[in-house]
Amino acid sequence: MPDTRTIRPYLEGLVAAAAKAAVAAGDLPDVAIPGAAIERPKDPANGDFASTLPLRLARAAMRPPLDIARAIVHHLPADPAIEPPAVAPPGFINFRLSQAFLQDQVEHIIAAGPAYADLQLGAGRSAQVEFVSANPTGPLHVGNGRGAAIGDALANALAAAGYRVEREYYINDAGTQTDNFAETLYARYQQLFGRDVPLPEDGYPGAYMVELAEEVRARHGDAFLRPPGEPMPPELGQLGIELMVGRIRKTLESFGVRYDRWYSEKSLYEPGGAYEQAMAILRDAGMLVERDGALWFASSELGEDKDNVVVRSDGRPTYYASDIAYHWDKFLRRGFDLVIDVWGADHHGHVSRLKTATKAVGADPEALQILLYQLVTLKRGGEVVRLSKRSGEIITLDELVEEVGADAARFFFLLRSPGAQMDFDLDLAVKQSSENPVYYVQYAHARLCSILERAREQGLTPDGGNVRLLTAPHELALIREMMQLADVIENVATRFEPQHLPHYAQDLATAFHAFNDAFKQQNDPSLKVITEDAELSRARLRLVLAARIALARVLGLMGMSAPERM
RNA sequence: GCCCCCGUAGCUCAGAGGACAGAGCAGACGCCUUCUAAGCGUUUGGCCGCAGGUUCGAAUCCUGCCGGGGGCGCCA
Repeated sequence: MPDTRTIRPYLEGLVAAAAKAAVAAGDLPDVAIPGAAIERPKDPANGDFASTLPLRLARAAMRPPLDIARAIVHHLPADPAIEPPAVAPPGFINFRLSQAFLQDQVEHIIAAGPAYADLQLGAGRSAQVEFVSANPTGPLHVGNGRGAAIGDALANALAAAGYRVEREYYINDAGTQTDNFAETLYARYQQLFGRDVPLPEDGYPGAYMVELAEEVRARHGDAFLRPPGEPMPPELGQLGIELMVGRIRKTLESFGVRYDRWYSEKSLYEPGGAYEQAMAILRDAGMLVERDGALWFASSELGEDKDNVVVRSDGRPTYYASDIAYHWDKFLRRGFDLVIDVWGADHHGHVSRLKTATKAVGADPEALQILLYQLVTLKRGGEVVRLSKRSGEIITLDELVEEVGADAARFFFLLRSPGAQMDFDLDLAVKQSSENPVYYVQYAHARLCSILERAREQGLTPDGGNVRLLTAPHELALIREMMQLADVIENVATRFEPQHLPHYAQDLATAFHAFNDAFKQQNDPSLKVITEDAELSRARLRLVLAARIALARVLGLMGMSAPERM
């Protein structure tokens, strides 16, 4: 018997075989049979699955689609997983899953447990998700939170889909911004010792730089102080970056994100490292040209609008050089089969040239997926909260987490498709009411747990429950909803659309609430999970257990907690 | 000027070339002697920005236009 994950290809197989049988029997003209095209009807009245094959065959077969549908159905064998299929205009074949099949899914889910809806799409291939990767020159802000939520959920979904996943944070610890950061830190540090020195022009005016300088002084006293006018000690910049990265790491941990690796940009430039190797490849291919004293990557020859500088005329490499070396490292040295970069939309101009460079160093540009997410606008009391990085007045991710909690923040970040600009309503996120979908979903999980707990108090457990007793409409509807999780994971992992997770979580919670409150609506106590009938109770407890597994799974994929009581 | 994203209900937004376009919130009307009312039920609300095209079939794909946002540095 097929299960949740395999039912769709199973039906495709049935339909394709029936179509071929119809051709063999002379009921259909001899035409090529494309994929059986099984989809889910929007309206449940049309069944659980539908094939549009007759519509697709109509032209080639030169027959009305309805006739084709009838011919195919005529050759479909009876199958225990489905009820007899129905033909519907203009040419659909509609399938309804059998009650027994639905009931069996409860056992399937319980047996799978926390691994429920795991897929084999990745087939053990490796995937790397690199996300946030904000410059360690300041605290993470709210926009970084969106990237964190998206990247982490995507990584979770890819892991569920059968990839070996690594999460990575790329630390920009080389380059101009780092120098500005170090100069600012040294200025603040000197100020602590009473020197009247100005901040550098392109420095970082935020108050956190003062804190950082104080931290350095508390730990190391005046060890980094140099006579006035002398250059700063380079170790101070290094230390500052380390302290800042430590803070970022802590912020992300409080957001529920843990990385497998923190990758240093600086390490690209070690002797014999990624930078040298990647540049050697480009040089050997004749793709590097010198002009105006700088070294350019001749990307225009590969279809880009223009060439781009990789080494400035003063000899320092650009971020683009770093990116090329970094992606050479990802693909050619570490050998990831799939690389996903999650970037803010303000970086969109780099997508094309990075893909071009990736191809030039010998990687498959198709294996590089760059997911762009649009800006976040904060709203409070219906008013837009203005952000200004220049003045240092930003709302940090720490502040957001403190105000609304990591769960709510992640849920709202995931709710919108990455490509859509989003408003983040601070008032709504923190509201503990029916207006807030975060609590709606978590509340469903808490009630599932509480039902199991109540039953246990009365000596009832799901053990030994017979799922064949699950026949009520709301019970079967809940099972149908639980079955969708595999599709959702596939969608997220193949299309890189994490917004399906929170939407599905809401649908699943709704199905549970409808099931759970059916007895009130119909004023029938026998519809409760825990009833006079112990056998029926045990069967429903199995359904509750399965629902808890499914809901906990989707909450986990979103990086949210699954509270047992609220 | 060129490039990217968005335009769907009053608001915030889902929508996988298929059937009558959905959800939440807001609005209206019901349901607490309850396995947690952070819940449930009923209901109001749509030229899917506009105009063409492709297709048996378009909110979805293509072209053009309009509107909103972002980007086009030897910054990252």
